[in-house]
This record gives sequence, C-alpha cells and structure tokens, in this order.
Amino acid sequence: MVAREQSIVGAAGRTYDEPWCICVTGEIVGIDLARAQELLRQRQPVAAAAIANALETIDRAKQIAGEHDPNYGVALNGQRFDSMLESYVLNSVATRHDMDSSAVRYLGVKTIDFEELTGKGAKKITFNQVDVDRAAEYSAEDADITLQLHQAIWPQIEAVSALKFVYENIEQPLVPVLFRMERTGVLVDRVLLKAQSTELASRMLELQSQAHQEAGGVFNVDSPKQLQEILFGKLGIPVMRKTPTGQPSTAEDVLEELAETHRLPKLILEYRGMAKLKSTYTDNLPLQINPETGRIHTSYHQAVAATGRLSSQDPNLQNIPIRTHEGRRIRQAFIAPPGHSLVAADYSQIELRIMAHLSGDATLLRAFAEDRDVHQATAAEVFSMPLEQVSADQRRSAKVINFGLMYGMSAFGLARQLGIGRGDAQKYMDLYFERYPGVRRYMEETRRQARETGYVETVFGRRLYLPEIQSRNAALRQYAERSAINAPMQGTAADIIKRAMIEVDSWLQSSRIAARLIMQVHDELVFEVADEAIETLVGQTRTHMIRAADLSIPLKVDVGVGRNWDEAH
DNA sequence: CATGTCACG
DNA sequence: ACGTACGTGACATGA
Repeated sequence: MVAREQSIVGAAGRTYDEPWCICVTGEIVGIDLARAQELLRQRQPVAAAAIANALETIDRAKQIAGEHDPNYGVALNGQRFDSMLESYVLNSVATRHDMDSSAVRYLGVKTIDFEELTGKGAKKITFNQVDVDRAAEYSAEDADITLQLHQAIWPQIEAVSALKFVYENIEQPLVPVLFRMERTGVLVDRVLLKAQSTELASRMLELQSQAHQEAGGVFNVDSPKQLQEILFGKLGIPVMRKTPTGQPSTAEDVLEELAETHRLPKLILEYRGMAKLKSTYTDNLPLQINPETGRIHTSYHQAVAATGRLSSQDPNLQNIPIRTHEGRRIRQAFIAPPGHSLVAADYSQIELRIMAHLSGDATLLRAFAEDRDVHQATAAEVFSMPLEQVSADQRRSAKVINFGLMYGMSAFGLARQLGIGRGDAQKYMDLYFERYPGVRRYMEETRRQARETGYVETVFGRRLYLPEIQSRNAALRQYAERSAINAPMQGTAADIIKRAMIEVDSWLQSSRIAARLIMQVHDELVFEVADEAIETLVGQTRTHMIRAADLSIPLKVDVGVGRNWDEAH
C-alpha cells in the first residue's frame, strides 16, 4: 500500500495506513493520541524524542507481532479526517492531493523536501540514517502541516452540504474497505502464466522473422520509429494519420487499414498483441506476487481520477485483458484457493442508465424500465424499424452512437469510428436527438451549467471543476465541454459503486461470512468466497449493489461464479 | 524523461 | 478555422 497523507483527530502526522502513528523509514510505529497531540504542541523537541521512541517501539512491536504482520500488530483505532481526501473532494482537479502539493496550494508553504534529507541516487541514505534533529524537524512539519491543511480545507467542504455528504458518506468510509482489499490481495496461478509466456515467446519469434522477411531486412519490431521508416519510407505506403508530434502513426487502426493491401501490417498487429500480453501480464504479474502472502496486492488510488473513479497501480488490476480470446486467458490465472470460488458482480449498462436518469428522457427511461437491450432499442429508434428487425450491424452502430454520446463525440468522430461519410454520421446524430429529445436537452443544459458555474456535478453532489470551459482556445474549450458531458455519468457511477463497496464490506464484516471483497474494476466487484457461502454472498451483493442508488430506473447487476476470473463472467 | 502504443471501464 | 470520444496505468524505445 502506498503511503498516505492522513490526518487525524486534530493531531498526527504523516502516516502509512494508520492514524495515530508516525511513519519512520516506511514502517508503522504505534503512538497514542495524547502523545501525538503533545508532539504537535511542542513540535521539534518532542518529535525528536518521539522518533527515538518510535524506533524502539518498532523493535518491540516486531518482537511481539513477528515480522509477518506488515503493521507489526498495530491496528487502526478509528479515523476522522484525511487531508488528502479533503483536498480531493473540495477540488479534484486543482492540484495533486499529496501533502506537499496541498501545502503549496492551500497554505502557500513549501515543505521540506524529503530528498533534502536523504539525498538521491547512489548516495541516498535511508530515513533512519538521517540526523535525528533534521528528521525531527521534517516529521514535526508533516504533523503541523497536515493539521493546518485540515483547518484550511474542512470549513470549505462544510459550507457545501453535498460535498460534506460525499466526504463523510463516500470517501472517508471507503478508506478501511480499500485497506482490507489491498491487504487481502488476489491469488494468481504463476505456473499457468509461465506457460503462457513461453508459448507467446515462441509465436512472437516466428512472427518476428516473418516480419523481417516481409520488410526485406532485420529491424526492431518493437520500435514504432523503425517500423514507420519501413512502412512509409522503404515500402512507400502513403501516410494515413500523424501522431501529435507530426510523425506518421503506426497505431492499431492505421495498421488495420493498411493490412488490406499489405502483408507486413497484419504481422505487426499480431506481434504487438502478443508482445503486450507478454510484457505487461504474463511476464510481469508473477513478479508482483508477494512472497509473504503468495498473492498480488495492488494499490487503489483514491485521489487521482478527476471524475471520482479509483485507479489501480503496481500492478494495475483494472486493465486485465478481456476483449479478445487470447487476452481472456490471462484472466484464467486469477484464481481462488481450494474450496473457494471467485464471484464477479457487475453493473449492467450503468452509465447509460445514469444518462437516462439525468436526462429524464422518456424513451430511454422506458427502454430500461422494460429491461430492453438498449443498443438494439436505440437502433430501432434511429433506423425507424421494429426491434426484431434490427441487424447485428445496426446494433453495433447504435452501440457506437450510445457510447460516443456519453463521451461528447462529434459527427466527425462518429464518422471515423463507423467508417461512414460525415454527412451520414450527422444524419444519425440528428435522428438520435430527434428520438431522444431529453438527451439533447440534458447535454445542452450540462454545457450551460458548466459555462456558468465552472463545474458539473454527480447525482450525489461530487463536483468536477472545468476552468478551461471559458478558454478562448477552441481546442481546450471543446475538450472541457466533452469532459463536462462525460463527468456526471462516469462520476455518478463511481459514487454508486463506492457506496456499494462500503455497504457490502460492512455486511461482510458483521456477518463473519467466509468471503472477501478483493477487486474493483469501475463497474465490477470481485469476491473470493468459500464454496458453502456462495449463495448467501451472491444474494447480499446483488441487494447492496442495487440499493446503492435510487435512480428513476432500477440498477441491474449481473453475477457470475467460477474457479477463475474468466469463468466468473 | 518524452513519445507512441495499447490494456481496461 | 480549429480538432475531432471520456477516464486511467504500463511498457519499450530512444534521446
């Protein structure tokens, strides 16, 4: 788990996971509340003593709890305020939310640089080697600044009841839930991944030599620069699209099109697909297995995504492949221990349901109320035909339109995505808005609100500020407008699943059922559950996820069970 | 460290 | 005339 900036009941300092502790050389040290307050009052002198004491406490705690508990037996007693989350809720985009950045923004203070103390590069020392007076100054500053940040930010949150709600009922109670998920981790089959790596390696070698043959010489297939020289130089293929820096693009959609007339692009595409799987997943995931627990422990970041979503890092467990057959095999390596299963529960079409709710569009609301296939229903409306006559191709087009709308896509973008003319794309969009006038009204209203207030908000009142919506630079302004369209939907979905996580976790904790929440992937929760508890867990999870929000249409949850993550879908 | 690419929702 | 679908994180290359 990544170190957090966490403030506490008017005291405390830079902590790792636990309030009422201070963090020395990345390890947790127990310190009681009264002592923390004392430290704060007297600042440097006391902090120096506290650090000396803390080092002793670490040793004692290690002896009592053993090396295996990463917290050395120090447990969380409670939590109240967290300056990082306060900064995030007040304004998710204005700054990074770590203590140093917040100190600059809210207090106008430049804090002591950690590297000033430890140096960097080869000469870097660890924190316990830092002279204790300097370490004390640094530590006391952390405690001091964290409290000052709380005092500066909290009144601004309190002044807006919706923000106070988001902080107190969503972000703050989510902290211990994420803590448990990270500490629990997920079991991964390293033997299976190793076998997949070996298989990918040999297929890549074969593709590589074919590519060299096709190119008429050896080159680095992993280098876009070298590939670009071969395709658009040596082979004389016309450039289709350029990258932001003006280089000819060799991205997937470009190669896809070139593959119709040349053999090399197809080989590159196949090679790249395998290279991605191998380098990011089959080679790397086994290296992330913690030797103590035998499991993978990601870090969920709670104050990174401007819309309110979580993100996952080291490793990212929110982008494990699923869209292709080859990719899905990676998911087979995410497993449950003997006697257990994985349960995957995901919200069906949650963002489109939220769009229906926010826009109040009668036709869209009816489609969900009647539990229709929404893309099929959209196709029937746009192409003016009965539901049962919608072809697979028309449904695919409608799906692109539905998603495109939620992202603020233009007719140009739709044309490119569907491979049709601009005029036709414009016709589809006009037709869509004719059939779903509520959606058009909602989008216009959202843009207007963003322009007038400088922010948009979710159903629960989380705000996303968009200062560039006023920009005279058209590109920046349009970018802000697209974010304005998307953020309420993406952000409301994030609020909803966070509330569901809190409720499900609370039930899990009190019921003592043999099941644990182990992953979140934006609209999906994954559990590890003892086989005898599956039925109970599935029922309760459904209930809590559906109750997480009361929209004008019901939420829908699909649940699957399996021995691995692939089977659970 | 920037760039291009690509994995997910 | 502008640029053209939102939000993330990770990897390999190459300066």
